[in-house]
Formats: sequence, C-alpha cells, structure tokens
Amino acid sequence: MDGAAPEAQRPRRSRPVRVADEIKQWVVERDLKKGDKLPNESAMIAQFGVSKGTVREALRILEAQGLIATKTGPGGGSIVGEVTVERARALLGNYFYFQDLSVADLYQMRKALEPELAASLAGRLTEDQLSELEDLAKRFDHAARDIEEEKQQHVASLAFHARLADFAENKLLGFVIGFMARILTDLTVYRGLYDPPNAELWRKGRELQLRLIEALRAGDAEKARDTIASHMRIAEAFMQEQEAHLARRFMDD
Amino acid sequence: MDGAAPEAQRPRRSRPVRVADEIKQWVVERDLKKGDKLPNESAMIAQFGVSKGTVREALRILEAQGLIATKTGPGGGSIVGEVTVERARALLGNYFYFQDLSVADLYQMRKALEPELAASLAGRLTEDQLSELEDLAKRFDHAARDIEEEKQQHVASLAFHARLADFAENKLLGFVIGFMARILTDLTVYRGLYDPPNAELWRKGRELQLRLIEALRAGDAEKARDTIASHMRIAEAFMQEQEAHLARRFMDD
DNA sequence: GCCTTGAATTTATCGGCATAAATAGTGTGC
DNA sequence: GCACACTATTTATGCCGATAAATTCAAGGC
Repeated sequence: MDGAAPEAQRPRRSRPVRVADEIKQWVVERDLKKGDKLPNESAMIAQFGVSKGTVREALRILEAQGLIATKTGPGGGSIVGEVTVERARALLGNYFYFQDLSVADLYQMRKALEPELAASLAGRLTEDQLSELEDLAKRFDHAARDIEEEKQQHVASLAFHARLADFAENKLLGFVIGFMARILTDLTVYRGLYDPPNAELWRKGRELQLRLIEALRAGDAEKARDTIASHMRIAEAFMQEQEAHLARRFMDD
Repeated sequence: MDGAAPEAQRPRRSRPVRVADEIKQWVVERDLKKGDKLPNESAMIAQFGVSKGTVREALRILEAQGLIATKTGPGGGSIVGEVTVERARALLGNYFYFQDLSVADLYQMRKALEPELAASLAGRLTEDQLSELEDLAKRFDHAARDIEEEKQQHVASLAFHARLADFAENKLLGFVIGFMARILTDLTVYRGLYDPPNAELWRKGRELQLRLIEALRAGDAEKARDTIASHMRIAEAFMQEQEAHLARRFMDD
C-alpha cells in the first residue's frame, strides 16, 4: 500500500513545529486528559534538546490550537486543556473567512440538519432544559417596533437554536448547527438588516418555536421534525433579502 | 445594546496573543489576500513596541492557525496564507478528539447531508469531473478477497465521497462531508475491520456509485438524491459492526 | 550562455538576564 | 486556635544580542 510517508512533500518543518508535534504525540501516547500536567519549560528544554525560545514557540502553537493552557507560579506550567467549542468555532471560522459562504448555503445546511436535531431530541430533554428553551422562545412577547428590536429578536431566535444544538447527543451535529448559528448571529449583529420588521413572519416563527418545545416534551419526533422544518422556511424568509455573502471578519474565541 | 466587551472574562491575555490579534485585525482592515506580504520582524518590533521573541511567538500563533506562512531570505518574511482545508480539518479534528464521536453519529449526518450534496451537483459537473469520479468508483472491479483488500476498497469508496464533496459549490456542505470522510478513512486505516468481506453489500454499493454518476450526468437531482440515500444505507451497514467509538488520535495537516 | 561562488537579506535558533505572576508557607496579631 | 498579611519560591513572561541557516541575486569564471 502506501503507508510510507511522502516526506519530500514537507519541505522543512521548523523546530518549534516539530517539538509541538512531539508534545502532541506524547499526550496521545499517555492518554492524558484535560488538566493533566505537562513537563515544565526547563524539563522540555532538556527533553528535546532545544532552547527555551523554541519550546515557548512550540507551546504557543499548541495553545493557539486550544490543546494546552499555561499558568505561572508554583504548581504552574502547562496543562492539557480540551479544545473548547468556542475555540473550535473560531478556528473553523478562520477557514470560512476565505471561502465566501452565502446565506443560501447556510440555509441549505440548516434545512437538512435542524429537523434531524429536533427529531433526535424528542423526548430526551429534561424539564429544566425544556423550560430554559421556553424562556428563550418567550424572550420577546411582542412584535419588533424598529429595526434594532428586530435584530435583538433575531439574535434571540438564533440563541434558541444554538442552545438546542448544545443539547445534541451527536456532537458533530450539534457543533455544525451551533457554528451556523454563530455565523448568522455575527451577520445579524455586524451587518445591517434591510428588511422592515415583518410582524406576521415573526409571530409565526415564535409560534413554531413554542410548538417545537411542545413536541420535544411529548417525545413526538416527527412533529418536532416537521415543526422545525417549517421554522427553517420562516427563518430563511427573514434572511432571504440580506446580502448574499457573509461579512469577512475573524471570530473571537 | 451590548457591544461592550466583558473584559473581566479574559483574566489576562499574553502579549504574543495580543500582538497576534493586532496583526489579524491589521489584515482584515486592509483586506489582505493570500500572498500579500506582512511587515518583517524588525518592522513589527517597532510597530508594536515589543521584543523580537514576542513577535515571533505571535507569528507562530498565526502560523498554527494557518493564517500566515513565513520564509527566510531576501523578499522573505511573512505572507498571508489562506487556511487550507487540510489544516481546517486537522484543527477541527483536535476538537473532536475530546468529544467521543460514534460511527452512528457520523452516519446520522451523512444520511442527512450526502443526498443534499448529490442533488445539488446534478447537472453541474463537467465531463472531466464525472470521469474522475468514474475512475474512483471503478478502482476495484472485483470483490474483496481478504480483509486488507476490503480496507482498500472502503478507503477508495470514501475517496469517492471526498472528491464529490470537493466539487460542492456550498463550501460548508463540502467541508463537513469531507471532514467525515477523513475521519472514517482514518478509522478504516488505523483500526481493524472486523467484518468478513461481504461481496453482496460491496457489489450493491459500487453499483449505486455508478448509478449516482449517471444521475449526476443526466442532471436528475431526485434520482441522485435517492441513489446516494440508498448508498448511505449500504455504507452504514458496512460500518455498523465496527467499534462504536472513534480512535483517539490527532489528524495531520 | 551557463555554472559556480559569494555577498546580502531575512528568518531561525540559541542562551542568558531581568520581570511579573501565582502559590505556598511563615509568621504575626487577635 | 484562627484569620490575615507578608515573604519566599517557583514558574512562566518578556527582552536582548549573538550566531546559524536559508534564500535570493549578482558577479565572476569557464
């Protein structure tokens, strides 16, 4: 087969990068978990036979990827740190910064995935989770009176979907939906909404969110799926007139 | 509203991180594209009023995220570099290293997304792209004789889907499908396949790939969608007996 | 013309020094 | 005995200057 690594493809990897990879491998081999300590700077200097600056650059690389965190002081040093969902979103956002995603692209995905999420959550949420969703859905009990209020309502609606995504047992499904909610939130906050507030669409969307919660509580997967599918069509109508392409900005993490 | 940043939440950000953020902002403000040059080390030292070591750590952070590349020599220095899809996959893979994804999770996603991809590609591929897919689908014209050959066939089948994902106009859809193909490929290569070769499932799967290409060529979106939906059920059957949870390893980039 | 050699430029790596932050331990006052 | 402040220690953080390595470009030799 082709297990042989095509080393020629990697023209030259810098020492910090190589050290970072060795540390990663070290973590995997020992199956270290979040919070487990790594050797301190001077130990790594000795271990890898490189200078302090090189070790520190390697640690920065891993830190940038969210794999470690460092603290000063006694008992300090570097520890393994799970990549947070925020950081993963930000790093993936860097990729799509260059990719020219459109609102239509996002809704093609949402229409395929959010019904799936809703169906898989039916009957599986605690009463606490359900009432938290209800609070989010009821956050605005009146139609938007101006463009600013419509923005806030839109962000709140997206927060509802993001929270739903947090509850997903399928972590990939949850991540992708949460990522899209984050992109759309940024889009809503940082770019203008040009539609005049549309009270009827808003009322319908809110009603569907509440009906979704009802279906989730009842454990009715098919009703949940259908309801959120309708909701996606409403949400898409909200966004349809927006600028086709997303803001070029980097996400915070 | 709430544009005010909750600075208290960020206990303390190191100087290299702050410098890296400033550089990112600098790139966004000037709308720099891939290949555009950044100031060299000494200029940044003067610009940000920090030492060389700090600047170098900042550059490593950006390099780790795939945002820049640096070269030595005259005309060298740092340039803006689009985040490659490989790096984005690797960085996202770091997140899922900690998340305990199951094969069932991946197939829930694949069943929702791959039919969507197939439908949206119907009638939109060039003859070159179609024949490349045909080559991939025909790569093995006989049933697997042993477990090793079945592995190879499985990897080839995943390469077919990955290539299809590359052709997607919806970059997010393409990325997610390609990411899953990558995970499943790793899983196939690095972990054992415990099923005995199943000639009938294989024959059926290959036939569906060829029928999919036919539908794509004919521009028949619904046939493409249905065909790949069937194919997903076949592929899932291949994987169903595998270990429930994915290998804990970091991806290369 | 073409190849080799060498100078110039820029990052890469190193090691040492001083600073800042966080913790643990010590002692003091009550 | 207990709480509080202070000190000492540990560890990363940041800075600097020197040297190495890689790359480009041009000059010189053939």
